[in-house]
Amino acid sequence: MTNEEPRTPQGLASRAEHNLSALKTMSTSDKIEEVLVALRRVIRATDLHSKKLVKTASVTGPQLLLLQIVNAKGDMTISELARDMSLSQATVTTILDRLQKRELIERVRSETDKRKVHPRLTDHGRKILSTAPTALQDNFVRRFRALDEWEQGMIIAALQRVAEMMDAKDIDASPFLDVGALDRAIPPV
Amino acid sequence: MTNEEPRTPQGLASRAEHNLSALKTMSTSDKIEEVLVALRRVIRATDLHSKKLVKTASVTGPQLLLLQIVNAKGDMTISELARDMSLSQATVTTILDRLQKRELIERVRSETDKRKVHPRLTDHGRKILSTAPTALQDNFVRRFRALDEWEQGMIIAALQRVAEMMDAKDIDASPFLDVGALDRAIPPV
DNA sequence: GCAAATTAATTAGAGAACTAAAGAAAAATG
DNA sequence: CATTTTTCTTTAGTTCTCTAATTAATTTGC
Repeated sequence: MTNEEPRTPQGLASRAEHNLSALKTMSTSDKIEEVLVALRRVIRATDLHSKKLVKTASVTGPQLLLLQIVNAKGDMTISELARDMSLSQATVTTILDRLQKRELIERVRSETDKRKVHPRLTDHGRKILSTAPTALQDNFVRRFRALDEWEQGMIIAALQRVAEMMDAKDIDASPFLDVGALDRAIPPV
Repeated sequence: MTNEEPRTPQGLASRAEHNLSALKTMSTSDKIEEVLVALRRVIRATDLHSKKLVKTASVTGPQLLLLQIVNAKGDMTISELARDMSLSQATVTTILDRLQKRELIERVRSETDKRKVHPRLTDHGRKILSTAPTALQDNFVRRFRALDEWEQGMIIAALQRVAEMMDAKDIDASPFLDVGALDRAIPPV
């Protein structure tokens, strides 16, 4: 422990209490600011984390994500994969090309429908994957484990709430924000 | 409201209670899984959001991030900017080149030290920025506002906790994970 | 004061990611 | 069986990102 934090239940509790008492006097817009700042920190930390990971794994972010998905979901088509990664088919094809050149995946034509291609991990690809993604969350997991039960519970509940609020379809809001255009997305976790 | 969610205090409270009661019977690794899944959802939602935003703003992610930082922090050098964005100087220079070509920023040489260059938003750049980033968080903010005070407080406290755990320097853990190599990072929030 | 070292930014060169558009092959439709 | 649709690949063009020079300005040591 280098940057020491109070790790005792008292320490955690008092921190939380501090936040709660500060909240009483906080305007809604202040609260929103707080929540957005915290979110940005979380997201930035994730990015940094994943960048570092990428270096150690010797694959890029999108490549790693692809490997993870293929590993988790088994045989799937390029289009499914593209949908899962929120990328275009063409992009997935080129990422696959590079992974194939390095022999981390291979392409298997479907027997039943010869248009379809199933990317499949090679042994080498599996090995890369097994070394990489564990490191990613290790730190966070270790710290999370050290928390009190009640705080773990609070965090789960809160994150789920936030996730809901964020990934709920924007349908209800779109009428006055929407710009048309469905979108894509990327990055590795 | 299309995917209706119970928006009443009762609805929210009962959902939270549900989570809490489920927690009692949940193993630590299950909890960790829950928390990671929720995190991934949050991050993915953010990415999708920012992708959409990027389309509407007609700038790319890194470009938008750069504009946001310059706007927020005023006169700064390229190296500061690079540090803030966790990119190399050279990368920032090329991003600036493109923004300058589109006249969203201009370069101002420092008077006191002529090696230094201060990127500055043009009116057009400010306009781009003002249309874009509001939309980004609107949905989330609207939903957040609709929550009960206690739930807003819980979410802030939890997110801050998570942010701490994530962006605390990895120093203490690195001895057995570290691969050397400082890292960089990217994306727009 | 001026040569040497340092600092700031740019340029050059190259790999990867991404998109849109067009093309090729297989399967479904009528 | 000709047409349409689906699935994947190819191509061309932009952007992002890095490392390794390069240029210019400042600071340091003597």
